[in-house]
Amino acid sequence: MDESRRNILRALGSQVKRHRTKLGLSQEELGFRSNLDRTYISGVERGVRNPSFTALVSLASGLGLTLSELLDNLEVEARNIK
Amino acid sequence: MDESRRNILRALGSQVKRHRTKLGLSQEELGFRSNLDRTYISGVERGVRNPSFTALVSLASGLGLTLSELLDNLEVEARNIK
DNA sequence: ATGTGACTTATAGTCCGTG
DNA sequence: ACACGGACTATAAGTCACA
Repeated sequence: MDESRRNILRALGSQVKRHRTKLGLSQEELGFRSNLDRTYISGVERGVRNPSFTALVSLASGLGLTLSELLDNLEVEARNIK
Repeated sequence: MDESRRNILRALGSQVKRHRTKLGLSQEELGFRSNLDRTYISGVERGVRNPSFTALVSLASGLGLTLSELLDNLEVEARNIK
């Protein structure tokens, strides 16, 4: 059962999206800031991509966050997703 | 210049190793707990692997940590590595 | 108990587009 | 501005034998 895999990926995606929209950034703008393709950002936010550690670093940096800030509360969120 | 890539991967590796040894675990034992091959753990600790988000989740879980705990202070460490 | 090289299969990540 | 897909190349996953 790697339903749990999708759940945690979705939790990550919603965190990214939450932080991005809070900053008023488009996916394109975040892509630019983090040096990642816009379609890739889209995939991460939808939980269909499993970013590498370095991609996470880029994302956090594009959002002006530390990694632990970006990933904080993640397991909680993952648990709340059915 | 992706010297910085290797630096952050090494910083991650040293975090993993630090937490692992603090628990008195061998790489083999951590591998068992996190469902990852022992040689894979070795690669992560040496900074020659760039684990995916889900692999990081497995690692953190094997260490009994949350992701943000595992990744806390990472950027600081990365900066301290030349 | 760990480091390392080599290897195959899976997927990360990009680039092109469509609605 | 975003979801989603196809096709592609680069690299991660995952494992092994051996030092």
